[in-house]
Amino acid sequence: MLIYALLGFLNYCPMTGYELKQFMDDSTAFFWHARLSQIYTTLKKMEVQGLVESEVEPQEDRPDRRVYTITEGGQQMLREWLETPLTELQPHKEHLLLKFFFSAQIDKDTLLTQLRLKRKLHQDRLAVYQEDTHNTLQQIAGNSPEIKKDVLLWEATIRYGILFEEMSIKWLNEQIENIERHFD
Amino acid sequence: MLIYALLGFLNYCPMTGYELKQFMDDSTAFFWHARLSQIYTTLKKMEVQGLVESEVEPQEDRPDRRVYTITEGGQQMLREWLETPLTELQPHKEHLLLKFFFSAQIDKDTLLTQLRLKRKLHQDRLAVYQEDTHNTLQQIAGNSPEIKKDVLLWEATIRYGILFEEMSIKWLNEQIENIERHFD
DNA sequence: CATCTCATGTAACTGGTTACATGATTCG
DNA sequence: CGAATCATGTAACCAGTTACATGAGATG
Repeated sequence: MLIYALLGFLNYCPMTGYELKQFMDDSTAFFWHARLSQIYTTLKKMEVQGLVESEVEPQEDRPDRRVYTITEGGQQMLREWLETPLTELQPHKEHLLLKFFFSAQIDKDTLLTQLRLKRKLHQDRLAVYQEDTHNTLQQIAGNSPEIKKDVLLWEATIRYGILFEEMSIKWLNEQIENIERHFD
Repeated sequence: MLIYALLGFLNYCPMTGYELKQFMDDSTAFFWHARLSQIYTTLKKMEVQGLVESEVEPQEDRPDRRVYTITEGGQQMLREWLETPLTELQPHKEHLLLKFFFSAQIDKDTLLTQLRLKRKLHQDRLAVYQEDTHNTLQQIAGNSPEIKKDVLLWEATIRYGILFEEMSIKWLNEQIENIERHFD
């Protein structure tokens, strides 16, 4: 799947692996992320498959940059993927739920501490979405009307992040009360 | 992480890999799942580490069963994990958000079709949580008062599932309207 | 007659993480 | 003076998926 993320970014403009990582961290990170090492190896494979092409830009006093450009084949593959609907829900893994599921013998206060700590993490994340991320997207977007649609979609992903964090906090509040009252 | 799930189940009673898979599918599947092949190989590794022990039960007309039992070392490891709080949010990957993020050039109706299809999937899943899963847990639980705490926690995980699906549907409804009105 | 259930496993592969290595420049 | 930034990559490893293999009995 990472190849689609990389194609998606390269479809805006040519970039290096390093820059792709930065764009990801600033935009899709909360629903799609990758390490630099994986980005570099994936780009290499994509070039072999003919989805991207690269050119080395020599630099003085800095390492040379390898700039990747999407090919027509890459654009076609991206488009096909974007147009193909998802027909199944993807499985999720939730660490906390797994722990929670097996915690019947755990001390009440230990459990409550864990839930409150997790709630704090979600509250902090929520704050980030409500401030930072919105600003970051605005900056990337500038005021260019030609990417009006892009901005609409980007903001929708942040909206998802906000709803997700609010939902998590709601569940944690419910369970904290639930445990406080009935876990004896 | 799978080892903790397996330890958690084996802490209730000794079981075969095949049975572990069934219990998972009937209970934790929506927040933790694994294939049989992974379960078998993981159990083998766990035995080498001394977390579980196995014995073969010969059977006639059926393949022999290899029954795994948790060891004291395994119980201790499980307990330590359960008592250690999570200090960071785990990263998520959301296919649909990734596609959505790059879909500015996609046809409006194609996009709407995808969102409506996804909404249907979440609605169906929500129905499962509200009926089936609840019943399944009740069956597993029986009426034994000694697992009252377990049942409380198990129901809390279903509650999470319900809130998650409701949140997903809410976001999809919002975005369907958003696209219908402003995506031109 | 085909498919499902019971029950085990191995092998090849893909996706992703961690650690290692290099080296100049800039910032606090 | 130490840490962060720019910029590339490789190698070893771990987690998880897919496909293969076996074979009897029950269910529809």
